[in-house]
Amino acid sequence: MSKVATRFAPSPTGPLHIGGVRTALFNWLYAKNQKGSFFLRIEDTDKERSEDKYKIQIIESLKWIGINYDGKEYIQSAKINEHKKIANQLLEKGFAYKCYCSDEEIIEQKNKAKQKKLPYIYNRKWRDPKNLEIPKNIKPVLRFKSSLEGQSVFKDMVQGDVKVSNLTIEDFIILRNNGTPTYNLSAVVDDHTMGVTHIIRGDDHKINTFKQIQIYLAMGWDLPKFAHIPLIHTTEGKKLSKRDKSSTLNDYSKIGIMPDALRNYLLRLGWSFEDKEIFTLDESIKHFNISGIGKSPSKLDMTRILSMNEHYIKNINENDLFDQLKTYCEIYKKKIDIKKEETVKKSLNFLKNKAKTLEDIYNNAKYLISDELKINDEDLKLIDDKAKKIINEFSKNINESSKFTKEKLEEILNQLIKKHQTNFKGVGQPMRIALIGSKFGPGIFDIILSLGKETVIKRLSKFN
RNA sequence: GGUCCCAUCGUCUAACGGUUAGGACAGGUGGUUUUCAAUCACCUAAUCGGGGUUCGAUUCCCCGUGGGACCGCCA
Repeated sequence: MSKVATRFAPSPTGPLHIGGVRTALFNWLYAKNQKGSFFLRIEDTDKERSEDKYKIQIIESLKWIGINYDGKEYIQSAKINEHKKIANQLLEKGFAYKCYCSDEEIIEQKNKAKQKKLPYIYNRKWRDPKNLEIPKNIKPVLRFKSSLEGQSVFKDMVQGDVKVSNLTIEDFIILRNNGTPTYNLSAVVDDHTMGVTHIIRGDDHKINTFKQIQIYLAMGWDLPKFAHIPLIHTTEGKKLSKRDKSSTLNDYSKIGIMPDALRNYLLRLGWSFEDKEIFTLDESIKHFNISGIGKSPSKLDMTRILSMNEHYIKNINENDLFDQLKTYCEIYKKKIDIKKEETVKKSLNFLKNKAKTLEDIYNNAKYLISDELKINDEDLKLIDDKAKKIINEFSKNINESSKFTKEKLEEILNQLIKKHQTNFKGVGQPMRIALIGSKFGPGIFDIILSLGKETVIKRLSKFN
């Protein structure tokens, strides 16, 4: 048996979205699982709409989530001559023909079909040009001669047998009137020359498979195996499109979703392995199989992405977490001062307990990262005269104390609570506001300890 | 409209003819707690409808219903 080869073949006509990333992931995982190869092919034969920036975005996205392809990315437009060559061979062998229909003729056919409420299908006028006169002013397109009888069946690795009557497959165009090849031709030629053995792609390509198989057959090439995975739907239940909000990887990375978490989420969206939810990279390679792919489309669920991310935040090692946080802050927030790196890293053990995203950690850590506190008026009111008195006393006590430990702080605080006949909240809340500028945040002892004696005294001194 | 595909808790899914229909996320209740959380324990919640086949259907078949995809000289 030949070595497995898969590919991901996006067109750079818009930003790559999360559905495409999942397709890439499945292809990659399958190749890795089978110890085969995985290729990236940029399908840029539509010159009008392809843009370099999207090509870059695709490559960057795959890199971010950890999908690496074998060799260099394969640029489809560079192979146009090969595609043309095959088109001409098909013509010579009688599997294709020139069609001289004018735009007007085609439009008319479409309108008629609409009126009769019939599906439009090219009327195959030039399939048999015997009695037709070739118009001089029209450049022909090349159409594939689809078979007219019987039905086509292919065994889909996800959906099982998929059948269609051949009459419904039209004589599709393989060469435009400007001589350039179209998708179905290019894709087949490339897949064949690249040695692709398994085509795993979105369900929206299922119909194309029938056209593509005919080209393989006409050329006498070995058929690859096909697996059409159900599409990812929006919360509204529609196909995810490039225009949807929160659909590119950047939409997730900017709110502090980590690549591993998203990878794990995407893996479990439409695929399962027993009751297992969490997969390390190695585990996902080890367990991935096509039989675990479900048949029905699945909806994107942000809460679940967040909870997956939360899981990773709490379970990966803190050095790794810190590195990711550092990069995140640099790109999307404010660079963490190198002098503060150690403090933030050491505080991660409690900062992360309150976070679903890296952004949450950043917000929790703001009081450590930044020296200026913004306190809103309402919170400021909570630091009343009595609170100020306690705060000052606390400040004095810790200054005089030789120890600066949780136990000692607790002792001091408890004495003050007793002395001023208040409760923990009465002391803790104003103090938290004074130290971090918010009612909400980490535990008060964590705050004090992470800030250090000097900074604590300095910040409290503003409330003399 | 035509063709094709799909259908289990709100969501992601497990159960490849026999289970009290399982897990996870979300939701709820209670414990713990120093705010927000976190955490622990427990709970709620599903086989789209109708016919078959079978001793027995979530599972197989048919018909409805619902949802989706495709119907470009885009990919």
